[in-house]
Amino acid sequence: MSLSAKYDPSQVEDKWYQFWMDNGFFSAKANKEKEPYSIVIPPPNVTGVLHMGHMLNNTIQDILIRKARMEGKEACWIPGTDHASIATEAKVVQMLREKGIKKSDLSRKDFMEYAWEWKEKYGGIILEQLKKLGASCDWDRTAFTMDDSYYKGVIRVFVDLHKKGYIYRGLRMINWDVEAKTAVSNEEVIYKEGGEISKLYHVKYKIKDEDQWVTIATQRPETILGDTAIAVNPKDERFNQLIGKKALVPFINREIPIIGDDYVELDFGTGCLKVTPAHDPNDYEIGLRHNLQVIDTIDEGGCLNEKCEVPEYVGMERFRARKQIVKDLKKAGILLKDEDFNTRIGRSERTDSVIEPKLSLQWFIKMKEISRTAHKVVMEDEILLYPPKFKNTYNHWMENVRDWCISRQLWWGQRIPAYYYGEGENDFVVAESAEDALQLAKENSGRNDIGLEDLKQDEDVLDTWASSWLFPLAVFDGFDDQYYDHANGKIVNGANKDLDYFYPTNTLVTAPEILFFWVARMIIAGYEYKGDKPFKNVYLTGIVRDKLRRKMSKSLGNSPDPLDLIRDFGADGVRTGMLFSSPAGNDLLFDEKLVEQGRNFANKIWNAFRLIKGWEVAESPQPDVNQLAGVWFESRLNQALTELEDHFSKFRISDALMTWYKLIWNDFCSWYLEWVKPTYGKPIDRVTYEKTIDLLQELMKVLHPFMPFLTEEIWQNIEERFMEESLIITQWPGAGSFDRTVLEDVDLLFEITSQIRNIRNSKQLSPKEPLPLHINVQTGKFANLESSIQKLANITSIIYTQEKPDQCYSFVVRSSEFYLVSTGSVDTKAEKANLEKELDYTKGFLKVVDKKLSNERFVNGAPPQVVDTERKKKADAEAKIKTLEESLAKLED
RNA sequence: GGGCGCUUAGCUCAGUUGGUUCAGAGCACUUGGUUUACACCCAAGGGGUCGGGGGUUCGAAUCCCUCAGCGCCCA
Repeated sequence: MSLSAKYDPSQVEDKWYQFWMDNGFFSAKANKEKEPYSIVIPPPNVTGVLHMGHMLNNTIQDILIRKARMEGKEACWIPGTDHASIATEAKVVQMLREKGIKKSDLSRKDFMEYAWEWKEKYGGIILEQLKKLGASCDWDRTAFTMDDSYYKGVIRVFVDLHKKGYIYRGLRMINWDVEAKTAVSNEEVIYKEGGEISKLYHVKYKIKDEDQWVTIATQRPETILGDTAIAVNPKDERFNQLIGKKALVPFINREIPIIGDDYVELDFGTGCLKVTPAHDPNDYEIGLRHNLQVIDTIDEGGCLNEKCEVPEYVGMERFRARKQIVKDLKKAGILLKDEDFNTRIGRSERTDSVIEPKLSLQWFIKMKEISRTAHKVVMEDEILLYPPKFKNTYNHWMENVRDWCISRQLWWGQRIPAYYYGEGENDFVVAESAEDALQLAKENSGRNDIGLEDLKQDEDVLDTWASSWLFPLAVFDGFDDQYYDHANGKIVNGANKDLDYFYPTNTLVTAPEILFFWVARMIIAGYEYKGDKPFKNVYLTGIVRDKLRRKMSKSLGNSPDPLDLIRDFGADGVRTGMLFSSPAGNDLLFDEKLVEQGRNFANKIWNAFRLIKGWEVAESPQPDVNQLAGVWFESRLNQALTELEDHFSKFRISDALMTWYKLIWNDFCSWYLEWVKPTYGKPIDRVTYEKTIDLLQELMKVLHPFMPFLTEEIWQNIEERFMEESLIITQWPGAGSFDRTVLEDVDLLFEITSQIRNIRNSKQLSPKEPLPLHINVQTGKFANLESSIQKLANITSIIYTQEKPDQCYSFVVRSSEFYLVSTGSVDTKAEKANLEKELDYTKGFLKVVDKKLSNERFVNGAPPQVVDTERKKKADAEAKIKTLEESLAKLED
């Protein structure tokens, strides 16, 4: 069999993915014999296509799940997608618009049909793309947050939380997205860094029945017509005599009171604040304190309405209205000035339109009490965040947690199960079905004549996060009738085989930006319904940025297409490339160089395999050289594996990969293989060959989670395997013990070898030219290393002698003196200078050590171990100085 | 405005409770190499007064204070 000189991922990846799927290696079921290990995917939006963030995130999950699988655990990675209410509805509306259909012309039912159609067509793309990456998800368990049972679960939870008193409906100042015409949560409002430039307008209002004016400053003149007071600080001596008087609103001359309130800052603007309770959260609070009228002058599309009382403005969009009003104020001579002003404007995460604070009847979840346990468990490390610095952030959010607005004025999502049976604000009931609602409505109203047709279900749907916060429970059908206790509002323990087995899941891998949106809320729901955490560990990845530290985005065009990368560098190359530079919680600065490095690594391994595979095997005894090489590498491997496991235990996946990368490239390829490699055309002995294959197999096992395709390909090429012997399900190796003496001996060997190569390099002595080596130590001191030195450094013979040969380069390794015999003449002067330099350095070093040791406080105060070390340093340095001085003396001769 | 974090080689980062040969890795860089596994390669090498200042200590990249710069979260 001949192997191509370059590793070609395209010949390999689909083949093995299919093979793994066909044999059901990804699927997991509750199995009492095995320890469970489960991960739920952070469900990507159905609107989504694979981007670099997904690549990083899912690579990490796949590594964890594959390692667990090989460790003999029942590994279950549950994939799924999120219906993404606002984003998806926007896409569907846009698609309809392109077809010439307006959403407002459609019934809710028709719209939903279009939306489902769209979802069926595009919703699964991203999951298909994940397969290219090698993601070993249990695809049979794929979940969608609008699946029937999931939908029912979300509704069930709404009803239950309402019953428990956590959900209420209330008039509140909310963040209104005028483009999407829906409320959004605080977390969905984005404030641009450094604020935005706006104008601050100074406008004077006439005081009633007096020839006096009061000047206010405002950023939003378009809300003037909704003013219901002017406020000044009672401590402000310039203005406090105005309190109690009335002012007149420009254009319409509505009388409004001048009030005193501490909220007003003396040195901001003019010191006088116009109060518009309907359109500003702070003004709303002031309004509550002073019992002010609320006049809502802006409609849900962001246009001025008839409440503004000026016919010309009615129907005018808010920013146009601002311009017009500024113009009119100027004309009226009451606009005194305008100035540039840096303000923090909130914009909708989804539509980027400026958020309109709006008073509105919405549904809320009371957060304080229900989140108490979720707060505590993270603080007490019952759930671990990686990196732990996020504990602080989490704590801060939890301590200041605010009620969560969960209603959205959209159609795509779980419809709020509230049914109105009358005109009164409280004439509604909350129930899982219309039938239940009817029953309740009859009881509530005391009227028996109500029918289903009299019930009107709330038009709104739930915030997407109010469904995805149930993900770890709902993917196991946790809220289905047979597992759920209605009376307590709890999931019954011991009834649901899968849930009981796989929950809590082990690790959640996600981005820090959804720590509150999603992670915190899943923890809350987990304790509320299952009485237990949804996951033990939370690994927070960084953001993928370009090398200029800019976030990758479509609009900047700085993000490569992941599928192109996979095509060009192979999935394994991309996976490792992404990981080379991504410690937990740190941003990943993506550079194509990284995936190139990943591809090169794959090729390196491939060629090592090709080398081994190409050896002819002879039934001859194993040379000592090879024996030592094998013993050494086995120790190195175990040492590296210990290190790797330590990295994994701390979720330092990047470091774990680097450990193995160096082991394979440096220790295995550069040292081990060169060490045992037979001279060209000669066969290798069977023992060494088998040992080498064995070592390669161990390397492939541990590398598999990182580079699944390449490793499986090599594994299956080493020999014919049965299906059950596939690498993906092979037993993960335990870290055995390692022999420190061997490791130290071989370190010395490598040091000697490097020194010799260094001399050859700097003295223009070809590595191909065999040279003799003399050593000035007790005869046989390096007997165990001799043949290895000869092979690795191309040495003809080793002679123990005290005599310095005529033409030679000398060097000192750990106070032993070596002479590399040269074929040409040696520049004695340069040699002398070299030795003197090293002697100076060592003397300086000794001085520092001596100083330490002569300090009584050090000798008495430091731990004995540390003092011993210093004494050893001293002895070593003195020995080395002695050797160097002798060398120099010989040069003098 | 409040909170959190960061600043170590040209770049990206390690550096565990202060203490083994005067700080490590990967990449990049320099020099030399068409060795029959691999130029997607091999060998060797250079490069840091650990952001500035002060303090604690026998000893500080590591602990404390302070200044400067950067980043994130929340209002």
